[in-house]
This record gives sequence, structure tokens and C-alpha cells, in this order.
Amino acid sequence: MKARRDVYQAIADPTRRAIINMIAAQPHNVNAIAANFDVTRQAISLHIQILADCGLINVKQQGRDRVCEARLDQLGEISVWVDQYRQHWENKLDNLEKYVVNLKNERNGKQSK
Amino acid sequence: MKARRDVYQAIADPTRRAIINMIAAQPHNVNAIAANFDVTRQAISLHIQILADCGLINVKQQGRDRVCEARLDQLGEISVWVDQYRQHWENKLDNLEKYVVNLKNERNGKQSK
DNA sequence: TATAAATGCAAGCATTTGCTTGCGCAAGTA
DNA sequence: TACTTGCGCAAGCAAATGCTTGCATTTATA
Repeated sequence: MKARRDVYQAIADPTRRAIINMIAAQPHNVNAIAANFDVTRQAISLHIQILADCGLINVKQQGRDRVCEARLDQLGEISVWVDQYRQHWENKLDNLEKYVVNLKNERNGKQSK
Repeated sequence: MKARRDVYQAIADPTRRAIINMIAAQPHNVNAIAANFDVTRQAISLHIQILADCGLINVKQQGRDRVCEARLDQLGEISVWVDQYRQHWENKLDNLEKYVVNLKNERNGKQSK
């Protein structure tokens, strides 16, 4: 039943993207998240389960709370997939390698080395 | 009924991603695309319609053929969305880079240069 | 002009999805 | 020890999805 959904499907739902957006800024427990939507806690709970299933969020028990925090490295898969078509909407594409390297250097420049 | 699906949903389906991949390399008509999948032409036709609906592909009539070509600038939306969370997985950028380099080599190896 | 090729349209159908309500249970709190 | 809070589990349901088969239509071709 729980056909392990992939990341593409996980982010296909706007509510789930909103959840990601919420906890990416800061971890929240299930109820706190649900409070921000019009649907039931149960509905949100299910979304959270789906997101957790494909590794986009991390849920840890803290007393009676289940705190959800973003763990979005799975998005890298999407990023790579999309980027391979970058040439279709940007001339800049050409090689992705440069793109990634630049990105990495940028990041490193901000922190170490 | 056919609530215009957004790009996120469009790429959520693996078959549709495969179609994109196919015509991104080169335009094809509907039958040619369908020939590459196990499902019926009708099923593929529907996928194509969905992709066309959200602007990911362009279909033009050529005689009795309907030639589909990729027009992926809509992917930019996804790219931007994903990129805003890049910090969540950037520490794995090295792996990503490796992945991309592989991807590139694979492609180049098969074609030119 | 028949015949084949390339498609779209429509009806039917099994699943999957997204939600809801109802209930139970464990962890804090009065 | 009662009561409240945070949540999951499960059943039920309507709508959306992904496919299929059958039929009609337009454009090439022999």
C-alpha cells in the first residue's frame, strides 16, 4: 500500500511543498504544522508521513511531540534532473559541471578555505 | 475536469519524465514516442497532452503527424523552488558534482567531442 | 479512388490520492 | 489520580489518475 513514493511525487502536492517551506525555516511538531492549514491534523499527518518516507523530512520523538525538521538533500535529485535541461531555457547551461563547481566555490568562499 | 496541472505534477510521473527526456534530445511525433513505451498510444497521447497543457512541450501539426518538441523553460520554476533550499544539501555538493560529471561524460561519450 | 497511417475522442474501469470522522493511547499537567 | 494534549491508526468516500478498447477523422500513398 505504501508504495514508496519518490521525491518527484512528494513535491507534486502544494500542501506538501508548503509544509517543507514551513519546517525548512524552523522545525515544528505535527500540530503546529497542521495549525497552519485548513485541513485536518490527520491530513497533515499523512503528508508528513509521505515526506518522511522519501527522506525529505526527519521526524523525531520528543516527549509526546513529534518534531519535524527539513532534510532536503533529496532535492538534489530533482535539481540535477532539471539542470540537465537547463539549455532549454537558458543559454548559460552548456555544462552543468561549471554550474555546480561555481556553486560549491561560492559556498566554500563564505565559510572556509 | 482537466484542471490545468502544474509543472510539479507534470514531472511527477516517470513516464512523462521519460517522454521529456526523449524529445529533449530530438522532436518526435506521437507514434514514435509511444513506440518506446509499453502502454498504448492513447495513454502516451494523454501524457503528451498534459505536458503540452503546462507548456513543457510544444506540439505542431505537420501533415498527419503531430510533432512534439521540448520547450522546457517551465522547468525554471522548479529550479528556482529547489534552489531556495540548496543550503539543506549543499554539504553533499561534492557527490552532486561527481554525479553531474558522470552524466556529462556519459553524454559526451555517446555523441561527440 | 481505395487503403494505410497517425491521431483524437469517448466510455469504462481499477487504483491511487487526499480528506474526514471516530477511537485509542501515551506523555504531560492540575 | 483525573484531565488535557499530541498523535497515530483505521474505515469510509469522492475525485483524480492512468490505462484500455472501440470508433471516427484527416492525410498520405499505391
